[in-house]
Amino acid sequence: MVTTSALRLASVTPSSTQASTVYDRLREDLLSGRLEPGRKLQMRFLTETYQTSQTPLREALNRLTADGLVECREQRGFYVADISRNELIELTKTRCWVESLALRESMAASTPQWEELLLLAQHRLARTPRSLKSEHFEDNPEWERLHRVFHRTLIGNCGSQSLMAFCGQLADQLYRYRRLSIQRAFPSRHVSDEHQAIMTAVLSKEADDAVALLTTHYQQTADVILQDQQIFRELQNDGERA
Amino acid sequence: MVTTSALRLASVTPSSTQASTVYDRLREDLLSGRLEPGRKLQMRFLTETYQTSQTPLREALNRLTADGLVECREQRGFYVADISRNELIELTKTRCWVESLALRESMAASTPQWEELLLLAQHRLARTPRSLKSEHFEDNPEWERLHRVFHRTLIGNCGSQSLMAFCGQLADQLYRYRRLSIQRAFPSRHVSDEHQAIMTAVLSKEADDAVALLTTHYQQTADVILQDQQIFRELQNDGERA
DNA sequence: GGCAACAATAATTTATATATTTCTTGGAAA
DNA sequence: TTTCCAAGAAATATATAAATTATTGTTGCC
Repeated sequence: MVTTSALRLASVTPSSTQASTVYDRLREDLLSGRLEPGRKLQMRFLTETYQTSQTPLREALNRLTADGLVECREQRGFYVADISRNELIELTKTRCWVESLALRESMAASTPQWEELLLLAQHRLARTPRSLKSEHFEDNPEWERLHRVFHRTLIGNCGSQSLMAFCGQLADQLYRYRRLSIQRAFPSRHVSDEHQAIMTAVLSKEADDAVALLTTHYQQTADVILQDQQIFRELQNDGERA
Repeated sequence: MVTTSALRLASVTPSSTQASTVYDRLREDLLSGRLEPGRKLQMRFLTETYQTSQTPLREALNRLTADGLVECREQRGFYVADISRNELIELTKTRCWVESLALRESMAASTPQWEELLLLAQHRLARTPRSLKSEHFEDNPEWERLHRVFHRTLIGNCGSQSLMAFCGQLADQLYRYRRLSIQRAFPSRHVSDEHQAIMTAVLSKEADDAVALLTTHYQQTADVILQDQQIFRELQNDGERA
């Protein structure tokens, strides 16, 4: 019984309910940009695409609304959350504020174990190629996963689950912006050096340096996306959201 | 059948959806403690109590899970989020960090309009009795509403919707703790003086003072609740959560 | 006589309810 | 103690009801 249950969970159903499965799939499609910002999410389209019925879909859409990836207009259905320059600026500003706070607290509570985790996370990230192809950009899921682990480890010692969850939400929302303009942003920077510099500052107990490097890291990412005319081209009323 | 259903919908819920209505009612019952922490939320009980069907209920429960007031165990239904000393400490710590940040940013972006809003909020709160009865405590919903407005106004000038939403979530979760031990905490403090002191510091542009007063305000509230043996009495494993 | 605006109806779509299936859990028997 | 069966609860699917939007037709005004 233990073995069968464990096997089933491990092999057949990573997420056991239909609602969780479709949540994961929808989330991936939203983050990758396959479901483009502002698009109406019609039930008929969703049930056909994801091969499930309305009930688990509504459940997944409600969770995604809480994550800020989907917008729910009362009596008018669901929409992919829109993007705007203003939102990108605000999200980045908030992330810089909150992660600076979390990083300082992480460092204030520093332990050898945490420092070793950070060293490992940076090492693994550094030796993984960002793009699967060298001539043009092709997203490497393993790099994305390790990148996420690195940033989560940075703030992972702050001692607040809720603060980390909030940082995770901001990261998700900003990840979507990053993916939408990833091709053009590809060759211009050496993010690996930036990650290493942050880690070095943390291990040297230089909190001010670490925070400055981290915020610059996020700000530069935002600046590159903001310069991308293509993404925001279609939007007329840039800052407004209903 | 059709007519009665239409009448009920028309009279009880003029414009909103069933899901939003039951969300509001459930939220109120969770925050007030009428639905006690750890309690299993069985569908049958919920449908009978709130006179609605499973679908809008699942929708409401999913939203409340995102708010941290309900816990969802896969394939095992929904439970009222449990409470613990450790969680109270962590939530308070996080709220102090994040609201300090938000208050500093609010003050850095200060405008005469915002200062006037704050003055008004404090004035209205101060002239509203906290308890409906003077001999014993009886919750005054108007005071609670104005209290919330005051604290929201404090951080309302920070320029980040997402940061304010996060503060609101933390406030909700902590409000539940406060309500659970409100009777004993009633006579001991003069919270009105504390609010006025915070406002004075803000209007005097004394950011450090304002932040110190605000964090002390939250910390003292938590300390009073932590001393309450009754609330946490039943819990064996204090800090653990599944 | 033609064009525009408003209203009404129909179609599409969301929201709710009920029924069915699947999963978990507890109890009994081997 | 372990396994199987039954009962109950949760998750999903389908059907029904309600609401919004779009299109068409009619009427009024230019």
